Amino acid sequence: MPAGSPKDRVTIIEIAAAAGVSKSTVSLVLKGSESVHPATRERVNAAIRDLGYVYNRGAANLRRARSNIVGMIINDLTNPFFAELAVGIERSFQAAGYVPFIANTAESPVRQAEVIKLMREQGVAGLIVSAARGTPNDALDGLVAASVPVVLAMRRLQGRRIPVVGPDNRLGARLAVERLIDLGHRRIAFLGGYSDSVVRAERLEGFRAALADAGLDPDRAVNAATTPTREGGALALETALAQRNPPTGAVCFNDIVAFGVCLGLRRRGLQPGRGFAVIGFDDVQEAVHADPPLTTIAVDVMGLGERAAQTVLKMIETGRNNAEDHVGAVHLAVRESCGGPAAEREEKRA
Amino acid sequence: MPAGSPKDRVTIIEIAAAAGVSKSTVSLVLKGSESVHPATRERVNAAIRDLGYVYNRGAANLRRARSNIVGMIINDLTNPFFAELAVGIERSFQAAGYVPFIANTAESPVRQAEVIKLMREQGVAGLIVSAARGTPNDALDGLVAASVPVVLAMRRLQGRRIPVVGPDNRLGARLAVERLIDLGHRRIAFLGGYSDSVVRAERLEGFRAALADAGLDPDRAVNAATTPTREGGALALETALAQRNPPTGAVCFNDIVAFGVCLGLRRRGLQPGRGFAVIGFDDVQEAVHADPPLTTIAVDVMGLGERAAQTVLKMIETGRNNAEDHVGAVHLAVRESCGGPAAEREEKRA
DNA sequence: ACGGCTCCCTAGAACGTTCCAAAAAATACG
DNA sequence: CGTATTTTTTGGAACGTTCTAGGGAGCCGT
Repeated sequence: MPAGSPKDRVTIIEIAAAAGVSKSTVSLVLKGSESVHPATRERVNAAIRDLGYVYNRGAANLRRARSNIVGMIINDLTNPFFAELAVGIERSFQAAGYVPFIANTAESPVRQAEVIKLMREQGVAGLIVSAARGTPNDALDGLVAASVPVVLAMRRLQGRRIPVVGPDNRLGARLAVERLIDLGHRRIAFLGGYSDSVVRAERLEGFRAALADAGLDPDRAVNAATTPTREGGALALETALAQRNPPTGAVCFNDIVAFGVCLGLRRRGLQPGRGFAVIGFDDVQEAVHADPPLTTIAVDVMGLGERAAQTVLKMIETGRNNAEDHVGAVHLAVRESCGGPAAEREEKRA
Repeated sequence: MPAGSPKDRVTIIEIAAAAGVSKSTVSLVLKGSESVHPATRERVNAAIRDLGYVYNRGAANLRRARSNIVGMIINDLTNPFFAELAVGIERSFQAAGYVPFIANTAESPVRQAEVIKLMREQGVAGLIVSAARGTPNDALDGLVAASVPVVLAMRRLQGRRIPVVGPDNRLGARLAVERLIDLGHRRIAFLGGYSDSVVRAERLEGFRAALADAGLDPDRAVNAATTPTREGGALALETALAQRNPPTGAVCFNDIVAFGVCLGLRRRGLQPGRGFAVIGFDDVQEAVHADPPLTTIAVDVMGLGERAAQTVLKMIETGRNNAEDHVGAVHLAVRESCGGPAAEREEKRA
């Protein structure tokens, strides 16, 4: 007979029989109860080892009416920024003894709805959602009504009291603009990102405010929305340079767009950081290894992920679902794409 | 009273009461049985909608002794190649009505062991594993003994009869070498990748065989193992160029390494594709948008992911766990990093 | 009017755990 | 040694489904 024929999952009852105790005692051992005699404990553990017992969490969850599963719904795992976010979240959950489910929606609200349904059926204890583009504002109402703890990552949902964890988009964009202004730029563009994106709206808001504060007219600044991709970045750059009085620098919707802008510059024989300054947003791992290394707004993705996880965890444990938003700190990571060391060296030489 | 106070999950029994039928009938409706009267079905569905019933898959799985959960264990989600793989796998599972769990091991065998344990406890119906570096060969023996269907993605485990789905690494490396030889290169290096990696060993084997077939001595070729990262690539390049008779081109362990090599070249004022040819491996999405666009061995990751999922699905459905390995087709994607259009144009001009 | 069909529907036992209440065993006390 | 106290163990009901076996209602043919 093959070692593990199909239907022979070992249960707590067989362990009990083997160890000569009741199933209740085995259960006690399993959860490390103090009140079982060491000798008994040892007998039970031996049986568990010998019979190759595997704990059935499904059954346990059913009985206890709460689960150790938490879900994370990510809009695009293929995007390194969100992949890093997911990994940060996962780490916290794992450390807290929960089992994280990761699901990818590929920016499809339909898929997202399916996935949410699946997660509910699975009985998740809590959920972190980085919403797909175009998510209807009521997408999570069912979850909330059932008082399942939910935290939004990065993207806010209008008119809902669901806690959001994300970076300080306005401040980040402001820092970027101020940097460019310090470097002497006066015509600054905002490039890339879907025009209907909430995150983009926030970043754009900071961008315009900073421009206005510096006495520049935000309405004269090029504002080119595109897909938040490399192609999108290259495209946005074309739009910008086609102006009669083209900008000399840009703050980009995110790093990926910024890479695209650099690409576009090089295709035109220009050197990012010389002639045209580019600043990204997010500080993905790749930014430091790009050519040139990308000056960008660092948001500490992993940290945000961990924070989101902590928030959900707290909601689960306290049973309250009224956590506060968390606006993560941002800072400017100065590298070379808008006139760093390399460019200065160059200038000196000239 | 708040709409959804903590402990009020609606069950099949309450639906039954509301619809004036038995719980068995509700169960029948839930699974779309033909043998329930349309009128009854409608009454039940109405109750389901009205009471906001959520199906409890955990309970169902417990009773049926099989689950709709499948796991995928990925060594590094932060690596775009594996992220794409995960997304491809997920898509297939979802389409087949299974709920995929994604877990990331961050290349840690310890973490991997934990995650496998968790997945078993959760009662996964099947598992796809892209093994962490340094995974002991017996890491999956428990799973196999319990006859849980497992498929390995990309990375083989020595001495085990576990089906593997991966690209044709040997052929890929051979194609890369042949291309470089066609372009006139005679001193070709193999750059990057951990020296203990099985995948690297296979690619290296193809590399050496192709060299030998072309009458070149594989032992004279630079073979520099490093981390499979951008830094690693840059480092490997340094090693290669430090030789007394440095190579004029390289096939890289993967695209990320190739990007690093390009970076290193540019730091030295060299232009990838002119003076030094670089070929990557994998064809990640980014390759086409790199500067210069990367010539590489395309492996169709998503396709491999789907294939792996299909294999597991078939094992689950047939109950047999003796599927065959799948060696995916590869082809050379010619772009510009080893003398494409741009370089030729350049040569013409000269 | 009765057996035999269909068609719909249902009771109740599983599934593997947890947890309560309480029994049994061990230990302490006078 | 008997009783009080503490420690350890236990039976059995519950959790929300599925599934087997069968039950009742209506209809048919004779």
